[in-house]
Amino acid sequence: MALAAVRTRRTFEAVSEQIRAQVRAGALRVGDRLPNERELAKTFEISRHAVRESLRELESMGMVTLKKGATGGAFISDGRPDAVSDVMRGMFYVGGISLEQLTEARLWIESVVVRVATARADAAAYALLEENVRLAEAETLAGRLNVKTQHNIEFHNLLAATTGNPVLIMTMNAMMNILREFVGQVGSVMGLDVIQSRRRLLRHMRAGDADKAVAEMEKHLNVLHAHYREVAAKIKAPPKRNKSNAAK
Amino acid sequence: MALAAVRTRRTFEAVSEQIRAQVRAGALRVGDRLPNERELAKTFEISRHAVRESLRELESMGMVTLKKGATGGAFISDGRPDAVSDVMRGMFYVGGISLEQLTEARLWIESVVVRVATARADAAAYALLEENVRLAEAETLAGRLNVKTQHNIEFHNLLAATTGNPVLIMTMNAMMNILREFVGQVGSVMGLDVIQSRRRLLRHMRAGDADKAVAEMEKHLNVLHAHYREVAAKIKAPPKRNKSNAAK
DNA sequence: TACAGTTCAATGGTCCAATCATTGAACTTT
DNA sequence: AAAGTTCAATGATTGGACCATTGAACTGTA
Repeated sequence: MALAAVRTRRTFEAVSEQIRAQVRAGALRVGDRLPNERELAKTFEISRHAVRESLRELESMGMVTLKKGATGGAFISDGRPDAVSDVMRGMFYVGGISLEQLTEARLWIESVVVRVATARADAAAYALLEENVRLAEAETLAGRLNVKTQHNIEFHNLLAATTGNPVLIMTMNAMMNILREFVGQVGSVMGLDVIQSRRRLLRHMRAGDADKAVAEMEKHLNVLHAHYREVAAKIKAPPKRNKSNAAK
Repeated sequence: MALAAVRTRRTFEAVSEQIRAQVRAGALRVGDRLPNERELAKTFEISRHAVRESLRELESMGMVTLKKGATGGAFISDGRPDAVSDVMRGMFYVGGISLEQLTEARLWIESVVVRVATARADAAAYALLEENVRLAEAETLAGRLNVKTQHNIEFHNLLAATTGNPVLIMTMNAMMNILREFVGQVGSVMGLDVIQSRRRLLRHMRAGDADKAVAEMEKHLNVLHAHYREVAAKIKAPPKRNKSNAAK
């Protein structure tokens, strides 16, 4: 039996819950505009500030988008996938997710992605993926390591996008965003090996050989991650937790 | 090249970014307390409302938890995994994630979970899993369908927890929360079959036979999902999008 | 001394009433 | 037409006040 935390419901929570309920029930749909803040305050008989805090919460979880100006307002959004990323990143910062855990999760999920992508990739998808590899190669040869790294990371997002599944896409994006920051700190190292590995991967995918494609990806990731671990152990002291340390 | 959205940075965003940066840099750690709202307002030279909106954002993404009272304040949190769930749920509501997509993602990820769990489960984990199955059986026999369903769903969370990997745990939790709501709407149907399937699954896991365990899980999920799809198609009209419909 | 009850300062939560800044549509002029 | 101007709508921000909750410090009593 799952026990829910008992919290005194705050005013603004009650409001955002009502709005969420409306969305859930289908009374509010993507693109719909909520009444403006002043009206909402009147309707709910609360202060405008409480309304704003509700909207802030909803915005933060990607439920609404706010727009200023004459035709502005709060619009029901189709989601903000980055929100998942933000949450995971926060946990990574404080040590709630270790590099080790992120790495293994990535390996597992990437295998799924490769398998599904192999089954679903069409010509357009291959075009995008191959264009990415070409660009990465060019940047590598040109010595622009930062740009190259962005391409290399983007490759995984493209692969996830190929599956067409939003859950995989969001999860992969979240993991890649964290990795992106991490690499930004420790610096990039991969050379042209990765380009060749990518080409082999795509070849296997085109041949419909998911097993070989997965194997190629896993091989590549294992090398990469071994390096990350090494660098992490060397450079970055693991964050420690402390329970009650008042920040002065 | 990933392009970032250009947004005029709002005051409260700048503040929450600074706090996030502090956490990232390790200057703030789990359990640390931020200065109170009034002081933060003075420090950043902004109004208290703006501070509160920042904190609301951070709270919503699980970066801080707020506590009232004399010894209260904003404390750096180790994360709020439910935030991921909230985001995905929102997308599900508006049709950004279809039942179909959720279902297939679940099938893929659950396979990973079963495989990893098989490798990592210890006696305590098996005890929890088996206790869950026992309870589910008892509730089924007693005819308490709602409670039984909760147990059945919780089984998957337990399985994910067995892997010890927070990414898998969060993802699974998020998917299960959506499924929980969905089942709450369409009603539960599984009988004792599921109990037997679970027992076979656990037997395979104990034997270390990940392949058979995965196969058992997939078989079960395919049956289950076929039913979901059926019910969904029958009962629930798919939500449509509309671009500019002002809610009156 | 030990315990029960009371007080009270600290802190987040809420409210009211303004003003600022941006946006885009309606209007005006060329 | 096209370019510029005006202006109302709306979110963003501010200031100041008061409420509600919490837990530690204090007080009184057995």
